[in-house]
This record gives sequence, structure tokens and C-alpha cells, in this order.
Amino acid sequence: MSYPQIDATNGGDRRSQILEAALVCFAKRGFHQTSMHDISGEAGISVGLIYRYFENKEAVISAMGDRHKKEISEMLERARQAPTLLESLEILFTAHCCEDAPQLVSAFVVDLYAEASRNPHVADLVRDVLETAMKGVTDLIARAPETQHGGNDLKPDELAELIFAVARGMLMLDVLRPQELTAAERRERQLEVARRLWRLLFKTEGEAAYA
Amino acid sequence: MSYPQIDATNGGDRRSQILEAALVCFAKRGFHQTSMHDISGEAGISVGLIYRYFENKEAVISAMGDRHKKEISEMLERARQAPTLLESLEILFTAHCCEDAPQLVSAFVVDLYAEASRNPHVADLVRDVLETAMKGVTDLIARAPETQHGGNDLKPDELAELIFAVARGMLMLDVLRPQELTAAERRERQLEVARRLWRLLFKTEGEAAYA
DNA sequence: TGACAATGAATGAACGTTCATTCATCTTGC
DNA sequence: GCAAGATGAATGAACGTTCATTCATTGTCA
Repeated sequence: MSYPQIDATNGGDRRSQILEAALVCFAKRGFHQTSMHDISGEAGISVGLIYRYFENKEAVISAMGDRHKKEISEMLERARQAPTLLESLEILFTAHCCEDAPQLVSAFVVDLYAEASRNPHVADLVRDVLETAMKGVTDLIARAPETQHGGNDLKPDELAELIFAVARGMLMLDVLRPQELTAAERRERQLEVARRLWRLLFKTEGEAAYA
Repeated sequence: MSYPQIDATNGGDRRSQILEAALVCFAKRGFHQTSMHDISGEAGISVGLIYRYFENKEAVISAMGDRHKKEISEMLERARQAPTLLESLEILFTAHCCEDAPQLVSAFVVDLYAEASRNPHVADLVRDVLETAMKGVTDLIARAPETQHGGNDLKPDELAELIFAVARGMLMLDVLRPQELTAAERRERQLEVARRLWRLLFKTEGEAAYA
């Protein structure tokens, strides 16, 4: 008596099914405290099957990084289409606290950085993601009319650097928060601080911007 | 069964010797990839001896957190005695990149946050450290004459929150940096960004205040 | 269509290894 | 001689990984 699998199309989506389970496990227990049996249990499949889709455990970690990279660049594309710079930033910022996997992602990303500090391959990947995202935001800032109104003499890339530093810092803080908070509450507390920086960097001086 | 006190004549040295070795190992390989044999090897003692001074591996991790807490509060004390707010901040900021163990500390702290995300005891400890440090800086800001000159309407605790977010964010970035850079170079790159924020928050130029 | 061969996704017990922890033993200082 | 300091081989649990085996599905030929 076998129950139907969660996903309709068997085979093609096995990889993402495994990665989905791995995200849950990695965020809950960390890379190196998660066993392959944990992942297989979470995915509802056998251990051996994982090795049909991934060479070894490290390949699973790498694939998770790649997935994260893809998510970030999609988010960047969406952010580019927002009408104002502040709205773009808000979209990008919420990328860190995805709706479908709220508190999980923060823990995963912090772990990813920890892993990067000793795994050169992961470090390259994270650096790559970061550079792409930074370049995107730098561009966004350079094109935005809001930039002109700042009372500061900072260049777009310097502004982006500050924005990303605060975003990372708030992400780090997020893993300390009690789990009783909902995902929405967590995101709002993070945004509160980030928005204070943004207002400081891009003073909109009322709606007289285009007057 | 009791363990030697921290400042006992014999036990104190051994404990810190072990913790010193543990920091090196943890930073190099992470908590869960570091074996007790690694630590004993680094410390130049036998495995069993570690268990005379620590109940188990987790107790070593906790003790490392306590040590970190002590270092931070000493740093805070030193920062309090600096003549200007910006100098205080500079002292506090460099706490993250200690002179005697340069690139190690960043990796350790990121790992500590990762551990905090799933170990409530570690989370409490890190939260405690952070709250103490934040309170200290908030106080520093409230008393500083520079605060009045900011072109912003942010309260001292909001300013402290931003400062700490950027500090954490730069610390996270530090683990991505190629190891070829010296400790001084790393610190300088981190400070560059942090200082940009500080200048923004506390405009020291007299002309900006009345412009 | 029905019988049968071929496929390969999926399983999970088993393997070799590593790890945290213990403890019988040895050393040292008094 | 004895308590406390120190050792490292021994232990057993847990881990990543392998692989012989199962079996639903698909393809083949009459």
C-alpha cells in the first residue's frame, strides 16, 4: 500500500523535492548536524535515492547554494521593475525572509556564510551572489531620481554597500529572535531598521521631488 | 563531580589553554567539524584531559561564548573612556577583529550565530551579549555632544541599532574575503564602510548643522 | 490483445569510518 | 604513599556511502 508522492511528476522534480527537504533540515539542524537519513526522512524517500540525484552530501549543499543564487537573481529582476527605489529595496530585502519558508531562510543563510568561511567553493558561490546583487542595486541607485536628494556625497556603490551591510546584519539578528514571533512580525522588525537607513540615505524631502 | 574554578591556580591556565586551542579549531573548521582530538592536538594535551575541565563538547562551546562575552564587555569599558563618540565606536568595532587572532574571530562569531539559531542556550548568551553592548552604545550616544548635530531625528537606541547592524553585516562579509589579505587590511576595509555610516549619523562638520 | 523481457527508480541493511566519551593506568609533587 | 594531574587505547553510537535486491512501468513480439 503506497501513498501517492507529494509531487505529480515523478523523476524530474525529485531533485527539488530533496533540496526542499534539505533546506528544512539544514535550517533546523545546520549542515553538519544534518544526516542524510534526516534529509531522506524529511523528503519521505530512502537514503539511497538521494545518491541517485546527488554525488554526495557536499553536492547537496552546493546545489542549495545554486538554488539560493537563482532565487536572489529572480528577486533582483522583480526589484528592477518597481516604480521607486525604496520599493525596489523593500522587494529585495524581503528576499531574505521568503514567504514560503519564513524563519528557515535566515538560519540557512547564516550557516551558508559560516560554511563559506572554510569551504572555498561555497565562498566563491556566495561572493558571486553578493557581487551580482550589489551590482544590481548599485545600478538601481545610480538610475534613481531619489539619489540626487540625499544630503550626503556618497557614491552609488558606497550606498549599496551600506544597504547590504545592514541587510546582512538584520538577517543575523533574526536567528536570535524567539520562535514565537510570526514570519510577518520578524520581517517587519527587520524592515523597520532597514527603512531608517534608507530614509537617511535617500531623503525624499516631501513630494516636492518633481515639483 | 565538580570542575575546577576558572581562576584556580592550576585549573585556570588549563581551561584557557583549552579554550584558546578550541577557538583556533572552531574558527578553522567550525563547531561540529571540530573533533575533541583536534582540540587536544592543538592544545598539545591528551583528549581525556579536556574532560577533566569541561563536562562535554557543548560545555566547551558555551565557555567560548562566555569568554566572548567577557571580551566584549572589556572592550565596552575601554570604549567608554574614549574622548569622542567616533573614537569609542572605532574601539568597539575593532573588538570584532581582535589583534591577537585576526581572521579567526569573524568565522567564530558567524558560527556562533549559526549555532544560536538552533541551540537556545547559545542564543540566550548571544542575545545577552548583544543587549549589554547595545545598551552601552545607546548610552554612549545619548551622552555624546555629536548626537545633536545629526540631520536626522533618530533616537539613540535607533542609531545604535543601525550601527550594530552594519557591524554585524561587515563581520559576515569578512568571512568571504580571500585569506591573502592581512588582518589590518581586512579591518581597514570593514572600518571604511562603518565610518561612512557613522559620519552620516553624526555629522561633525559645523557647517552642516546650520545649513 | 496477452505473455514476457527489459528497465531503472527506489529501497534499506550493511560497511567502514569517525566521533564523543570513558576509564584503567601512569606520572608528579609533596 | 597518596591525591590530583594527565594519558590514550577502548567503546559504542552515529555517520556518509554503497549495493544487492525489489517491483511497477514500459517496450516487444505473437
